[in-house]
Amino acid sequence: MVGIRDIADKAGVSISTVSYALNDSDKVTAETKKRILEIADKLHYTPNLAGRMLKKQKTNMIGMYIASFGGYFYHHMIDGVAQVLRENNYELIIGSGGSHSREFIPQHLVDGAIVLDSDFPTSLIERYANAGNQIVVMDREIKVPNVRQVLLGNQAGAIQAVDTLLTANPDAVVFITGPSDSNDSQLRLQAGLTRMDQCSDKPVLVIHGDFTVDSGHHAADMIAKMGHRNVGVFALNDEMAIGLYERLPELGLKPGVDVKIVGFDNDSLGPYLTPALTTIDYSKHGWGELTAKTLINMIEGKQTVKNQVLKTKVIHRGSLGETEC
Amino acid sequence: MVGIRDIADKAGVSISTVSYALNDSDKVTAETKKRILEIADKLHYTPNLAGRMLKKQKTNMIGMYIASFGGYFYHHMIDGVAQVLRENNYELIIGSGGSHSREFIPQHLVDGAIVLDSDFPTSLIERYANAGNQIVVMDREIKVPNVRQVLLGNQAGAIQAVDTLLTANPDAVVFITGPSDSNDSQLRLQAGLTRMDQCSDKPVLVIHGDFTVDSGHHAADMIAKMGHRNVGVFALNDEMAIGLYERLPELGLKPGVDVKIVGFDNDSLGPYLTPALTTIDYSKHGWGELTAKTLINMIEGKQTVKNQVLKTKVIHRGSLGETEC
DNA sequence: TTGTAAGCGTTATCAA
DNA sequence: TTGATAACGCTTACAA
Repeated sequence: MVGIRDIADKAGVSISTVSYALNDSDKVTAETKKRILEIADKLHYTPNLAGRMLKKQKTNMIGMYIASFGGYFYHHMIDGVAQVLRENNYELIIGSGGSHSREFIPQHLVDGAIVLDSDFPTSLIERYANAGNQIVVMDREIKVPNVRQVLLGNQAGAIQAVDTLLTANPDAVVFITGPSDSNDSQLRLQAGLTRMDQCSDKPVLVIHGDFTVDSGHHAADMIAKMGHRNVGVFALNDEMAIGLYERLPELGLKPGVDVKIVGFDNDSLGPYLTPALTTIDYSKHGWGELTAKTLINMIEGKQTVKNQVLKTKVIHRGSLGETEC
Repeated sequence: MVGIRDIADKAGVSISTVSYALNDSDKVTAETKKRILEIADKLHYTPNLAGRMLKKQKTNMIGMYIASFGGYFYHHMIDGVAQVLRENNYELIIGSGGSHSREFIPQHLVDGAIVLDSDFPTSLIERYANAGNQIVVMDREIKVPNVRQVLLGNQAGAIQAVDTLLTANPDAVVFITGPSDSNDSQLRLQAGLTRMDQCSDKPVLVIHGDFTVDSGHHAADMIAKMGHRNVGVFALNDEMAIGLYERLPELGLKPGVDVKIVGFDNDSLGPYLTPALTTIDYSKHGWGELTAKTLINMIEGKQTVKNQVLKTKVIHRGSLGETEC
């Protein structure tokens, strides 16, 4: 491997001079700098990251921990993270599915971490944070030093969803939940139920799902059994709403007519459904950006806001039938 | 930061003894080993990766370079890669979208690399390989030392697709291609056309697409203009086939009846279409596994096969209408 | 079985 | 403006 020492030999200078030249310091004359850079180029020199990291105690890499790579969802969010990191000269390492690379955090292979993975134990995050590692979480609240959160406005979104659903004036309202250990699901459900309680005396039914298309199918069966003809459904994510669209017609129920539906997440499929799905939207890209910015500020010792919440908004499409706004 | 030295102090031994104990060497007595490990645990010691990497000149990390995180496609493939790596004690670093982390390869931050990204220049791969880095490519052929390829059986798959399509006895055959710079598209198109030439004298039309749903829409328009009533279409990927399904009915053409369709990739949506999409399948997970295995063998100096090709098979569903097999 | 010490490639301090 | 040299945290001959 060609190292800084080889360049020094070839250029007839010391390794420190080479180091200065490579790091564009103004402690060397422009001409020796130029000469050294040329030689480095000729020898196809590339710095050894391990050496640099060891010395500087900084890697300029950040670790991002997600549950899986599945779904359109992560794509945009990660893209937002990656963009901000790139702009600030950080590299992104992604660990998915309980990867062993979590160890990168205490081993100082990353300068900080972003967590969006409910399988990543809170206790572990707290341990790492206590050891001085900077972490931003996107899926829970952790109130210890060195941890910040950038959260989705689940409650506000759920309230928007319920309010929107009620404009369609359904005879009864159904909530289809995510898995019971999902923080998102819990928050949406609770805020939605509270809102129903405040604003309406329509009957409410909660069907337990798990954020998959399949549980949408299952929910459709249950709704058909209810026998109502004018049901309003708040599917706590769009995937389950898609499951409804798939199954309801087989049961003689028309989405948007017999069953009014509002989803959550603004999945890319929504507009393609018939009728197009009304849903709660938020900027996935923006979420990623904000998260990355927060982490960089923490790492670089700048002021950060302790809790940040991402705004949601309603996307009105046809799945509530014809309502006036 | 608590290091090996702190443990040595506390245990009243030298740092080398600690190092041996931590690396489970049999050069230390079981009891001192135990004592040292306990102290390490109590101090919450975690090894500093940079130090180890620097000394060993091995990181046990491998870099994977993909175009983007989008699509169900990558999910399974990456999962296959990740699984094999985990089993062999390697960590996975993923760089997407022309990330700067390509530099990890020459900087020896990764022991090897996997490339599935047509934006990753072949010249760069060759340069890195010449510098001694081990690389496996999944989307092209590169005949230089230190590079191996694990490729999809595009040609065999295309032949299967054409043969299957011809069993439906269409009056004319249409190919919808991917982007012209896609190696996959080129190989599928060429093999498909050659097969048509050999086995049939039906007229053939090539419509240029770009592997997106949108270009499926566009192709549907062109097909409608042809005025045929019994067209066979080989969409070079499933996404474009989905585009056909979306648009054809608007033009008065029924998929599976007026237009027989065969796709490629076995997208998860296929079974949900009406009629379900006949397509060419291959194991995405297996592809990832094979790729990772190949790379590990290269890194560990074991024998490897120069070129490996992944098998494809036809998934018969309803989009060819009623055909006898 | 344990300790001493060299060295991995880089950066940074201090002298020259 | 440059050079000698000591770290950074760890592994590993070699010596004891």
